Amino acid sequence: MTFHQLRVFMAVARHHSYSRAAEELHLTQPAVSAQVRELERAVDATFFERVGRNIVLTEAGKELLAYAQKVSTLIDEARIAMQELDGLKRGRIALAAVSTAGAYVLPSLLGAFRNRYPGISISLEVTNRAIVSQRG
Amino acid sequence: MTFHQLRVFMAVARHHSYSRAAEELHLTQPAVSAQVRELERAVDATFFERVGRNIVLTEAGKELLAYAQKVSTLIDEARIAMQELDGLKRGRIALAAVSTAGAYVLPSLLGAFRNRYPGISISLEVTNRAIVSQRG
DNA sequence: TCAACTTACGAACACCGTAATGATA
DNA sequence: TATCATTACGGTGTTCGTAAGTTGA
Repeated sequence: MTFHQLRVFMAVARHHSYSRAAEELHLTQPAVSAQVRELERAVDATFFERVGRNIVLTEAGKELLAYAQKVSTLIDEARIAMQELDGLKRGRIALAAVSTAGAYVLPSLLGAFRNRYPGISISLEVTNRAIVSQRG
Repeated sequence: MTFHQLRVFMAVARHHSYSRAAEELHLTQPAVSAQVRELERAVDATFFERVGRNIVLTEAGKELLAYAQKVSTLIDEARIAMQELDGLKRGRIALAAVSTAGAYVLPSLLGAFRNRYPGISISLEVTNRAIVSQRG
C-alpha cells in the first residue's frame, strides 16, 4: 500500500470514474486502473463495482476511503508543519535586553541558539534601562 | 513522500542509528541513507544531526516523527478493517424467521444480499412460531 | 456503436546491494 | 584505526504511456 495508490483511489472514489480520475491526476486510464488493481491486491479486497454505466464503492471501498482521507489530511498537515519550521532556517531575530541579563545569561543562550540554527541572524542591543521603559 | 520513506525514517529515529535501522528493516546502510535523504529532499528539511558518535533528531525531525506515527497507526487500522470486512466474502449466515416475514420481506432482501456478497452462504428456516418462542 | 475499463508491451525511473570513499572519536 | 555514514554504480522491479482488446447500454 502506497500513498500514490491511496491518492489514485481517492480520485476514483471522488469521480466515480477511472477516466475522470486519470484526468485529474494527469495520468492515463490504464495507469489509474493498474494502481487501483494493485491496491486491491495488496489488501486483498475489492473497492469498486461496475453498476450499469458507472462505478460505485463497495463496503470495503467506503471504509478505506475514510482512512485514506484521514491519512491525506495528516500528510498535508505534516508538510505544512515542515514548511513552517523551515522558517527557522532563514529567520531573523532582534533582541533588546537590560544589561544584567545581557551580560550573564544571553551569551551562552545565543551561542547554543546559533549553533542549532546557524541560518538565523540575531541582532542584540544591551541597555541599562528595562525594556518596558523604552516605550516611553 | 512515500510510506516506505516514513517507515525508514521512523526506524532511524527509534534507533538513533542508520545501521541499526538497516538491520531492523533488513536493508543495507546505504539504502536507508538514500531513503532518508530523499525524504529530506522531498519536504526540504533536515531530520537528523550527527552529534559526536551518534545521531539526534532535529526539531523538524521530532515534528515529522509525531505525524509519521499517527499515519502508521491509521494504516494499520485500515488494514485490520479491510481484513475484518474480508469476512463478508467468506462468511455463513443462518436465519430463522416467522412465516409472515419469511414470505413477504425476506426474499427480496436475501436476493439483494446474495447479489452483493455472493460468497456468503445463507440457510433460512421459516416457521409459524415467533423466534423467541423457539427457545422454550 | 460508443464510452469506459482491461490487457499487452516497451521505455523511463526508483530502489536495492556491493564496493569504495569520507568523517569522527 | 575502527565505526558509522555517504557516494558511485550496475542490476532488478515498478510505473508510465501507447495501442489493441473487451464489455455493457
